[in-house]
Amino acid sequence: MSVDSELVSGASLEAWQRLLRAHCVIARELDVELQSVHGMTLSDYDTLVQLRDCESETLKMSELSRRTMLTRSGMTRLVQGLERDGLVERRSCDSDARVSYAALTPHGHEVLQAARETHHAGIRRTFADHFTEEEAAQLAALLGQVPGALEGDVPCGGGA
Amino acid sequence: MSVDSELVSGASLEAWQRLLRAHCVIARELDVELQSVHGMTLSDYDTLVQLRDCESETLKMSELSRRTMLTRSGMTRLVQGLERDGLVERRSCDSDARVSYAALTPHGHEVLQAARETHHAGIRRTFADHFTEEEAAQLAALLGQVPGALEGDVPCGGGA
DNA sequence: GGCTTCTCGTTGCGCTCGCAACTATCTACA
DNA sequence: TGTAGATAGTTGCGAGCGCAACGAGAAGCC
Repeated sequence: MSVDSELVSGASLEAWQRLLRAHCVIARELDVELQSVHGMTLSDYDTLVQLRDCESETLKMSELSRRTMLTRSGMTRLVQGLERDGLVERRSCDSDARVSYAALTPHGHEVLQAARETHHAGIRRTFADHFTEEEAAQLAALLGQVPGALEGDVPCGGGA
Repeated sequence: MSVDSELVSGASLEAWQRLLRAHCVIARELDVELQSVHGMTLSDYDTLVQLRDCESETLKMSELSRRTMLTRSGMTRLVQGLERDGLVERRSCDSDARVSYAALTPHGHEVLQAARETHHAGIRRTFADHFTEEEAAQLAALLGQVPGALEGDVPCGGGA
């Protein structure tokens, strides 16, 4: 069957391909920028943001990996780097000796603040500036229909 | 300045974050599927498609890297793998001894055909099924506004 | 209390891939 | 014809990160 059957509509295929390319172009540029100016990767940044955005600025390793797009092993190594740079410190848990917390340090907070400036300018330049406010909202709504695209879904980070 | 200045609108930021997550979730799933069923990565697949979609099914290495999202060095190694698997063969150029061609073999053509089946079903399941035809067209149009998202742009593959 | 099973974080290993440097070749210009 | 500069492809190296396996600890069940 189906030598030429349309398993996927042309528009969907085109949308997916453009998503792939857009992601690649933008992520690469933002990563280079963040890395050259602040010495951190996109994943580092994302992790720090997750910490800052929760009260107490402290999260369990597994929770961090769940909120970002990393596996637990990836998060272990990423946090090792952040700790080495003094952006984060580790804490143990009294009630459960297995768990380990990562907490934003004051220095980490400062560095994140500076990086935010750079990063948001980058997002604006490479991405936001090419949409009207309405288009951005539309795009966000459409992308939200993809399972796993909404923050809080548990798509892969927590797996394996 | 700007402790809380909005460098990027909330909608834009949300759109970017969702794009990031959607890409991660979908790409990971499609890659795993393609790899387990056909032993090839998403990049392999994309490269084979580029070859199939041009008359003569033959392209220069640099052209391949330009059309995919890979650097020339990445393409060198990727094509080495495809050649080892017999999906592609290398040819030299009569008029320019520097250039090297990659050409789809009959076997490569077959394998690609089979992989297409799997891959398109995957795209449909993880992506296309969550949009109406109209939404997909809208999404494609919006993503097309990102510089570099359109095929034929020369965003990064050709660089370095 | 023991036993099984689950979860947490870490580690060894391997893969993909970009960057920078290198060689070989082509092109331009004198 | 000689030489400088651009370009094609390859390679060494290293970063990022997922997977599978592991040890430590927690929780449920008898």
